Order: sequence, then structure tokens, then C-alpha cells
Amino acid sequence: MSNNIRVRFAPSPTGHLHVGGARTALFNWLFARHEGGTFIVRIEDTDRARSTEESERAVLEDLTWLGLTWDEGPGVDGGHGPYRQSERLDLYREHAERLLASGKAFRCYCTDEELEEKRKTALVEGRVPQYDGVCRDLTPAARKQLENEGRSPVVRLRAPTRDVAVSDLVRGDIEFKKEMLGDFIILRSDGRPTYNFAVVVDDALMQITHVIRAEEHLPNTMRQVLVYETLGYALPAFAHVSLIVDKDRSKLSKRRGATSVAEFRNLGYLPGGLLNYLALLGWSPPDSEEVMSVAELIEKFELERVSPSPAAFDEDKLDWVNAHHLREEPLADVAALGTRFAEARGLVEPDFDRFEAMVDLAREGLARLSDLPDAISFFFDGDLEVEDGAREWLFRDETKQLLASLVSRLGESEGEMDAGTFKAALKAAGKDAGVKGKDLFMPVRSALTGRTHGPALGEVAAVLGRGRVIGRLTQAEGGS
RNA sequence: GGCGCCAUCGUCUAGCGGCUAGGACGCCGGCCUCUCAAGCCGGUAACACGGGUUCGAUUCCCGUUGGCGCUACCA
Repeated sequence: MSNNIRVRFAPSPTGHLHVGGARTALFNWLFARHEGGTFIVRIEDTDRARSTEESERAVLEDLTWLGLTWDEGPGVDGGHGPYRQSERLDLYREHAERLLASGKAFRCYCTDEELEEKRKTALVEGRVPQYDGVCRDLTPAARKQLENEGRSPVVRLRAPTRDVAVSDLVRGDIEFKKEMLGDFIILRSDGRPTYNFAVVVDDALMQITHVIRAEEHLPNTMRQVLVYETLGYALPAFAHVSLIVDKDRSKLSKRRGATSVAEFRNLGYLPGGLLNYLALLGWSPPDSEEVMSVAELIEKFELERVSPSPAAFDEDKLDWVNAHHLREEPLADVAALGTRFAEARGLVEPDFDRFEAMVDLAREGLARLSDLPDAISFFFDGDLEVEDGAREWLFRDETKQLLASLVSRLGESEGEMDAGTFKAALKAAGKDAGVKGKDLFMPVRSALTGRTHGPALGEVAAVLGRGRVIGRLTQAEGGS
């Protein structure tokens, strides 16, 4: 069932899942599903100051809501765990120990202040700030001395000084100059690993074959390649996808609107709609069919068709994609997702079939589920809100007679009232009153829904049911 | 500052040396229709700039400009 392709999504639990992260996760997931590989989720929580369990829960929840389920990760053991970096500390220590023993890494006793001082001086003198290697070849005696001063060392990699070339699946060949970095830290003074070290140890141990991540990590790739090499592990393939930016080309910011998956969920977007839109940001299908189900995305997805340039988030198009999903996804799913939006507005319908029927009629005109309550509120009992435009139709001279005629026509039919019987009665009543077209429909629509816009009238009447229809017509007739 | 990435309609994109530069969102019209949507038809709008390479560049190379990222004991 699965081949040897293994990819991972590695979020740091510092808040809700961002749409950028969601897209990275999506590309990994689609690639894995398309290739029949394994999708792994790994929690990068080595930054203890910012990571919280609550955030981890939130991120995992967001992924689950999107349907991006993992084959290995928190809660799903696949033999390469644990899947939380905070639980893998011994692994990093062992690897660092190994490098220390072979002389490929060394302990550095420089303090933050000393380093900061040197950095400033370098900047002032117009040099590139870089670790100067003072602790590179400390004698055991010198180290003892420094430790006696109470300094706790970090571990630095003895970085090979040479250019590094990487072949990226979406960007082609990239070359990093050797001047770019000095001996960088792999283990902090408290024994926790730095990002670039932990990532490599984890990716190697978890046998990740394709590292698909955001472009912001591109410069890190050089360090990581060096770590792979000194550790003696084989390099994975890299694919750096572009960033999602704002309309004004800057980083996606909160102030401009929703940025997290949770926010989009609350705004009434469907998981399938959001996923579809996100996929279109930086990837294009081989055909020109842009509205796709998850199954179609999996079938069509290829890394070769991922674009290297940053993409701006466009809510208009998201709405358009979501609107399509709203009316094309299974009615039961849409209705189930819509329930909480309706109930939040006090629109509770115990009969799910009837609720489904309402959603079915309303979804034609919706872009998001948050618009659902407004679109179906008139189906519910209680005081019917009547718009000004609707009131005008009700006050017309001919309306009273028309409605009376319709009530009596409806009285002639028996049993269930479906859209067909209602329409037949409507037509007959129209003949009685000598009106047709707009003059026939609008007064009735107004009486039944209190509005001048809405789904097909016959279907609306059927969902309302004979009792409500006659009740509302009678009430409107009396009031007109 | 240094290093790196990116550059086709307002936006998402197709294009992989020869195209009237295609599609989608949006916008503007029209059709359909009881209405709103949807749907259908039509319109609007782009190869950042300058050098090369080539018979021929949107496409390949270099530079400029612009945008973004990295430059932490954050990820």
C-alpha cells in the first residue's frame, strides 16, 4: 500500500495553524497521497518559551478539520517516534556527542554578551558578523578553567568551509557561498538542540525522502546539508514552496483579515473549499478545471507543477471556490457543517431531513456557511420579518384577492403538498385573479417569505408545508 | 550591509525559442428567469527595464530595478 516515499509536516505549536502552514501541509499530504507514500506530522516544540500544549492541540485540530490526516505522528505510532521534539532530546544529545567525540563539533564558552559585542564591532567595521572560532581548539585545561568560571558551553558544528549546491525540486539548482556561515550552534547551553540540528536528526531518523517546506527555510538548507554530511546521512530531496503574501505583497498579516484555518472555519468555509483554494495558490492543475474535490486534487497533484513565485491571497476567489463546493459537495455533509451556524442564531430544526431541504434550497446562493442563517431564517416559525420591498407587493390592490384565491385553490388539494401541486394551485389562482409573471409570484413570495429574493417558490412552499403556507397566506391576506 | 529566492492581465496562473500570449477570479455588458444566485455568451486587462545569445525571444544568459526571505542559544 505504501512505498518508501516519506514526507512530513513539522509545525511549531505557537498558535493556530496559519493558511501558509496549511498549504505546506496540504502539498506534503497531496504528494504523499498521490505517490502512495507516508505523511508524517512532527511537532517542533524545542522553543519552550513559545510552544504550548494548547497550541499543539489547536494545530492538530485544524489539520484534522481540514482532513489532512497523518499516517505517523502524535497519537499514531509508526515506529519512528516519538513525534514531538521535546521527547527526542536524548537523540539530539547522542548525535552531538558523536560529533564531539570525532572532533566534528566543539564546545564553545562564549557568552551572549561577548558574541553580541563582536557582532556590533564587525558591523561597525563593515564586516559580516560571523563566529570567529575562538573556542575551536581549546585545550582541556583551558576548558576546565572556563567551566570553573561557571560558564556552560554550547556545542558548535565545525562547519566545512566550502560552497554548497542544492538541487531544489521547485527552484532548480541553488548555490550557497561558503562565506555565508561560520561554526553554528547545534546544541544550546541547556542541552536543547537548535532548529537546524534537530530537523536534520529527525528527518534522517524518520527516513524522510522529500522535504517540502516554505521558502523561508531556504537559507537554512545550507546549514542542514552540512549537518547531514558531517553526520553521514543521505540527503533527502528538497522542495521549497513560495510564501503566501498579502494583496500588497507583504507578509500575510492579521490586520487585513483572516489568516488562520480556525478563522476561516468560523467564517463558514468548507474544508474542501479552503483546501481547493489553497492548492491553487502556487500549484496549477494540468487541465484548466479549477474546482476540484479532494480526490481530484490527489489525482492531479505533482510537485513539478508547483510555482516558485509568491502568491497573493485573494478572498474573492476563495469565496468563488467555496461557493462551488457548497453546492457540489454531498448535501448531508454541507448540512451537518451548517448546523452550528444556524443554531448559533437560534434556528434549530429537529427534523434533519427538513433542515437538509432548507440547506439544499439555500446553498445555491451562498458563498459561505455564515450566510446560511439569513438565507433560511424565513423557514422557521415566529414573527416573519417583512422587507420593505415585500410589503409593497402585499399592499397592492390585487394582492388580497390573489392570496384568497390561492388559499382556496390549495384547499382543493389533499395530502402532502409538493412543489408541483403548489405551482398548479398558484397558476390557477393567477388565472382567477388575472395576473401572471412577476405580478403573480412576487405577492405570494412576499407573503410566504417576507422577501423579494429567494429560492424557487414551489420548492420553498414544499419545505414550508401546507399548514405554514396557508397560515402565512391567510395572515398576509388579512394584513394587506 | 551580506547572502539567497522571486518577477506574464488588479489577483491566481498556462506557456518550457516561432502562440492573434490561453484559462480562472474580479469588473462591465447581454441572455435566461417571479427574484437573488447559478448557468451560458461577449468585453476589459499582462510578458518590469536594459543588454546580450539566436534567423527568431515572454521563454536562455548577464545586469538594473522592485518585492520577499535569511543573516538568533526562534522556528
